[in-house]
Amino acid sequence: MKAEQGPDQAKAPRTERGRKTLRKLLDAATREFADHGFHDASISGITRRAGVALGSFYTYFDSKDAIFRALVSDMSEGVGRAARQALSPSMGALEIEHAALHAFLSFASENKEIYRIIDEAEFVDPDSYRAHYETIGTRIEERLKAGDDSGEFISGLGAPEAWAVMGMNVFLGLRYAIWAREGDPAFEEIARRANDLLAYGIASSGD
Amino acid sequence: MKAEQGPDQAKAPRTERGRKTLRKLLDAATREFADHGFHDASISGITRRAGVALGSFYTYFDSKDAIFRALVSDMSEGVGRAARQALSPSMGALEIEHAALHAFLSFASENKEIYRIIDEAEFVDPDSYRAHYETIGTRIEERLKAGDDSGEFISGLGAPEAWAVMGMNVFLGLRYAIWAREGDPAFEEIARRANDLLAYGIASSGD
DNA sequence: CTGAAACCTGAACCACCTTTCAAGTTTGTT
DNA sequence: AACAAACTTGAAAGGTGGTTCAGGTTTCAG
Repeated sequence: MKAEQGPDQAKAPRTERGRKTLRKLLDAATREFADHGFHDASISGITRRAGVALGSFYTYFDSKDAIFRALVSDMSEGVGRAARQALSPSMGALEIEHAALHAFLSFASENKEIYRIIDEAEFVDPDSYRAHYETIGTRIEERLKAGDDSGEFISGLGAPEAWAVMGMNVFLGLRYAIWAREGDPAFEEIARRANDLLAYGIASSGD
Repeated sequence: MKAEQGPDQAKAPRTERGRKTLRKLLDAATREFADHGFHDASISGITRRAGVALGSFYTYFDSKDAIFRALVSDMSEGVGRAARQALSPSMGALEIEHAALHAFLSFASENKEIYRIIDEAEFVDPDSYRAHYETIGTRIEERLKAGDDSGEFISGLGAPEAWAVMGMNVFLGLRYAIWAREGDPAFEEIARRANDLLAYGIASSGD
């Protein structure tokens, strides 16, 4: 239960062989958790996929929870990295929001298993889950503030608007990336429409 | 695994005593699942809270999954009911969205356990989870279309906008109702700001 | 009143899984 | 080469908790 290790959840390997085994376990665990969910996943399933003995698992992780936490924090960083790569400072504030959503939709579509795992963290490791969304929310809030400073956005934007934007993005990802259906609009169209909503709203201007 | 019963997950009781026991089990299960989550909840915990013997559980439900499913569909209806009560046809289209979000925030705040259970359905009973959000999404889409027809909203609104609105609402609920913090803005302010965003967007209009 | 159906009871069954451990093998350094 | 540390192994300990079941009690229609 207690975290008796350093910042890393994994007991650091000290040889090349160890590093390989650790990596095999992490990869195998990703697949096992994605296929079965946390509780129906088993350590023996993970070690079987990894091709190592059951006992070896405990050389690198204290518990099933520990490897799950390690995966969540890995993946949470992965999402952030993917988002950052899609943005460039030369973009306008609105353009940045468009690019962020588009990148998110693509990433979610290619990494559906990551989403299952992060979502399940709500129950297995609530602190990580919350930290994940608080971090993203803060980042969005900073972008909104920057758009305010540059005069592209109205002033007075803050955390509520940031959480609203994040919710839009997450649910569009859920519906159009994870639950994608035949005949759905392309990501490009989804991102454009969400961007229009964000920029101008949906109230009809004239009569 | 198979649904070998009718539309109801519960084996219908035939006497008054049976109906009472069934109700006690459902209430106890709500508390047990809310406190511990699906997997750490136990049937014996449920029957202990309900004050009935362990074996009686299986008079009414085939399995732990079955009672969970029964709860999710109950609660999903409860959310819809709460939303419907807050709306009135005399409201303007924007006003309806405002009232819906405000009602949702209040409801979520008063029924946090419901949210934990519905969210966990993503893993325990994915079909119900999906049905829950598809239903709400459709309802929002209808409201947007009605606003279009009445000239209050721009035209061309559809499912993507509906999912965006739903995502906004869910995440604002998560952050300001479920994870409420000292010093947060009141629900009224949250709803107003989300409504402004929805109506007019955040792009600065003038120079 | 009476019998059958409904309902209740809780100990025991059982399947499964995490975690431990003692013994063996490999790696890397001196 | 030689040794210690790192690593691997898989059987088995130890727990847990869902589910079953045979026998008893209550309900209620006829």
